[in-house]
Amino acid sequence: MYLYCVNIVEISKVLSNQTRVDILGWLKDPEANFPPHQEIDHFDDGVCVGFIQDKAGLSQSTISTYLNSMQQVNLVIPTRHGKWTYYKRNEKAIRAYAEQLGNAL
Amino acid sequence: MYLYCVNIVEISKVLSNQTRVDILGWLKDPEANFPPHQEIDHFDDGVCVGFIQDKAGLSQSTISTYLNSMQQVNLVIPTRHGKWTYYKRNEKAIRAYAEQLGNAL
DNA sequence: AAAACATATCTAAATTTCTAGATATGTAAA
DNA sequence: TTTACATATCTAGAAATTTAGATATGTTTT
Repeated sequence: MYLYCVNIVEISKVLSNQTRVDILGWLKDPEANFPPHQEIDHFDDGVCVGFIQDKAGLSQSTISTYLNSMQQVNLVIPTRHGKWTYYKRNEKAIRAYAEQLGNAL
Repeated sequence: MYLYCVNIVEISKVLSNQTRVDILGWLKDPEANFPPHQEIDHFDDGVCVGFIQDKAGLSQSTISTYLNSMQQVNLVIPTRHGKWTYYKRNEKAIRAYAEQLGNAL
């Protein structure tokens, strides 16, 4: 039984962009890839949009759109804290996708 | 050590199209998905382009282009026999990709 | 309540992908 | 050695993606 419904084509569309794949990689180790947050002293809910934007070097709207597309296929989980939205990896869904892709291909 | 150099973004581009994913699926079981070949009585080298075209319902040039893009990232292997080109799955490369994607994601 | 700030959404232009028709190439048959 | 046939490649218009600027929304601060 799978928790997440995986669509290879839809997830592949998300993974067919280098920046989005990079973001997923950076979120594996926020301490190593991002400065510490001001308001909170941890990365338990991931990284705020602004930091991801700075790291990627693309516009705010583009990164927001990217993160939204990643969230739509469950690759990341957003959490709002005050003015900020933090994004973290959805490890279960990522594992489920990797496993199901291995079975489907 | 990996035999095939895998680029997640490039392979994801190929897998971001339903027809190409379908073709990869059909080639898992040619006997079940295609009529028997006229000139040869086996699917050892895969399936000819014409049969794949008929099954997909897209034009000859489109299917040929799709198969070429799949071959470029090593998902399939072409073999020429007379007038026909047969395409089969590259199982080793497909396994390598599934495994490396699991590690990379 | 207004101002400031972070993020989301809307809009549109540039780029890429999709797809088929036309044509080229390679092989076999007449 | 034409002719026919299977596949590959070229060309181009349609459709989708990429990306940023403008604007909207939600939250906090003043």
